[in-house]
Amino acid sequence: MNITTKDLAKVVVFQNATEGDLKLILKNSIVRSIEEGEFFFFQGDFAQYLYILTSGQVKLMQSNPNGQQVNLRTIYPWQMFGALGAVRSEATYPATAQALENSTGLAIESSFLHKLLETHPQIAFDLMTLMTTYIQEMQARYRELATERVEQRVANALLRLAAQVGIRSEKEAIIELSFSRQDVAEMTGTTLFTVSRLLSDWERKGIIKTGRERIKIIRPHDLVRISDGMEK
Amino acid sequence: MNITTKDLAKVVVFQNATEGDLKLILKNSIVRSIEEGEFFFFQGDFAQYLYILTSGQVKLMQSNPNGQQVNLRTIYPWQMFGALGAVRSEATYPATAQALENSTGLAIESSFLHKLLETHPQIAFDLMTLMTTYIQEMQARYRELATERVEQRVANALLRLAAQVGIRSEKEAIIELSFSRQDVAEMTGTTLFTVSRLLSDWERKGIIKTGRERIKIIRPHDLVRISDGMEK
DNA sequence: ATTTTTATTTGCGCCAGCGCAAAGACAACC
DNA sequence: GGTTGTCTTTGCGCTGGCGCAAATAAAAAT
Repeated sequence: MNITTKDLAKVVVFQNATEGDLKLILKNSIVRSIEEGEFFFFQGDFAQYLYILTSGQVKLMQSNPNGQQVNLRTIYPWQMFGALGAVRSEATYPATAQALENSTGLAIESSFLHKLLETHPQIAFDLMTLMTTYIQEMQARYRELATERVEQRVANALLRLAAQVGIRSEKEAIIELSFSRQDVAEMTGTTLFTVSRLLSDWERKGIIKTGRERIKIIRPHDLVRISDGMEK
Repeated sequence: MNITTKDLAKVVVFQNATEGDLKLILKNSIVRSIEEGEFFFFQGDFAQYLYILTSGQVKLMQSNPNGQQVNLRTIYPWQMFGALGAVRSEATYPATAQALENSTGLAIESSFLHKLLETHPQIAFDLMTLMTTYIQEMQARYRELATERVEQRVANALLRLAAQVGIRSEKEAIIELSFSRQDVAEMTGTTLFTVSRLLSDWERKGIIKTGRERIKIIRPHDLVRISDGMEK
């Protein structure tokens, strides 16, 4: 598949770039394909490239010295990742990017984008806007982790995922998600056992239906109640 | 106290601004003094101003619907806060800013800085750099909260505080901090009881000395070991 | 100096959530 | 279609850390 400037305009940060800029960006980037489970980059690597995901799905995660990891964010096509290095030169990636399925990304030299930002205030501005959402989201999740119980955090994570990537069924408010218990655990700072127990419980109550790496939300409203801590 | 452009140049985001820009910024800002315990702004307020702290100390925190709160960051003189609203217009503050002591801030219209950023790539760039550090720091703290035990988080918080604002004694590696147990609890996502028990324990072991709203680090190296999870 | 307010400590009980282990379910592959 | 690997469930025991309450200590106010 060939990537055109039209595709590139779908990237939020490039939405206000001119056709000429987009062409220049394309010329300064290379396509990189990665198999499921492989990595675009590791936490601590020198941040030579930033990426635009063109197909597939990528997990951004951070590990502590013992190897325990948390999921920071999942990347979908036409989203940018690994961009922090473009701002601070000589930077290293603060997270690891692993492909959840066979994925293709457009790799742009960090130093190239760095230069581009200096001369294109509008692109810099759009990148800044993106950063503010990241900051706010991380702050909110931090607070959630510090103050909310596991139930609430898991319910919240499901709702957030549903809003981002859920596939809505025509009929009612049924939303389908493809995530393992382990994934959800890493997103919410708990263990797969606890997530499994919670989901089983909710399934018994008819709030969701579950399967192997599948969660179907039947009654979102009940999840909202749980996430608000109204339950119990 | 009158604020000069020379003062303003101490602000990281304005370090590369020209004298003319600084004058313009000064002209578009007003001084606002706040007593200890009072608020510069509340989470959810319309983000009309962003601030430069010129004296005192300010706590940025976030509350959940039940009123439980977490400390996101402490602001010291010549640091900027409330700036996220300058990027996205029509934004509300994502956090609450409370003065820990009598404090004075320079209030700059968000819309003014917004316009300034559009025409001054260098300032935008420096603000972006600041944002990347925030993102990285929040990600690191999020991971810490998700994967580390309370001991480690508290030890880490003390070390971080010591590096930022600790007063070093001439002699050995003694570092003094002025924080209550409650403060530390809110910084680490735990309770003041747990913090108190931990600090008492460490005092018994001679790692720190404590007092009312005072913590003196005697043997930082032992704290590092605890924060790395080597203890036990 | 006395009173009031605010911060801290500590004992005690408790439970949410962890961690292991073993079994079961599902998908994929040969 | 049987085998293998991965994901999930569930029982069981345990404990880190929470939360209350009451005592103590330190600072601030009068």
